[in-house]
Amino acid sequence: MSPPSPAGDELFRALADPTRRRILDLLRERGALSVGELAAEFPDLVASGISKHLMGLRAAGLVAATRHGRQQLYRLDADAFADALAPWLAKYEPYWSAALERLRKLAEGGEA
Amino acid sequence: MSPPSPAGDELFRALADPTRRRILDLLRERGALSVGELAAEFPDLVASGISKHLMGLRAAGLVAATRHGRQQLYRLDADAFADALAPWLAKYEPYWSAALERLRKLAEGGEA
DNA sequence: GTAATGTATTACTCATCGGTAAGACGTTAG
DNA sequence: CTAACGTCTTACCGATGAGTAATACATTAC
Repeated sequence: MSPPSPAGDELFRALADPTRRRILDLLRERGALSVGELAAEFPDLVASGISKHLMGLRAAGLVAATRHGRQQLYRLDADAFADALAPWLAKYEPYWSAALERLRKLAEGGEA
Repeated sequence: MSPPSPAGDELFRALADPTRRRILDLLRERGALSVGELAAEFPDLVASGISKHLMGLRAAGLVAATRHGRQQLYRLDADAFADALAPWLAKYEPYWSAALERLRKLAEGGEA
């Protein structure tokens, strides 16, 4: 084990890059995607760059991959993601809970 | 406004560094602290290094400073912090909410 | 079999970042 | 006033990271 790196370390490092956050968003919105499909969403980025980011996310345990033919399908590892985030979230819950409530009310009002 | 940097950008960049996360934790736990008091918590770091981190956090809007004599007191800017975090949290709520619930139950059980 | 596709890997460049040291600046103490 | 203190700033160094290009490795198509 590595006591000074309580799993949140890798999580926040992974979240630090906008490309990786966008990759996570895409996987969350559209389920499992191949490297090529993901790369298509980043016109000014080369495919191997995406692959490298995916390797990083995979090392952080945030995504999982399964081979499908000659392509590799990546999906969000929801459990690992949540488990890494929850401890930190719990500490700051009093801070964000109110803001999250306000967001919910706004969404309701906008959709009513 | 800066469209490509939706406020979450600076937030996650700020959270990426363990020292800055620890600074935020200290401010959350102990209220307003001076640079010196914070620096005392980081034995293997020079005071100006802490100051630099604080400048970063201040630029990200996560902390606010007020002069008190010749020292500067830093405190968590709870509103800005929550507002920056909430939109991203909302997107992933289905993922972390279950894990957070489990944490809560564990805490209850452990404290009973 | 060979060719073409999809992904991973490596080596490289360039920018950024964390950290330090040294000095500047303002503030309180003498 | 001068001296000491607390913080900020600047310049610098070393390490890390994102990005590309080229290559290697599988897998499917022909």
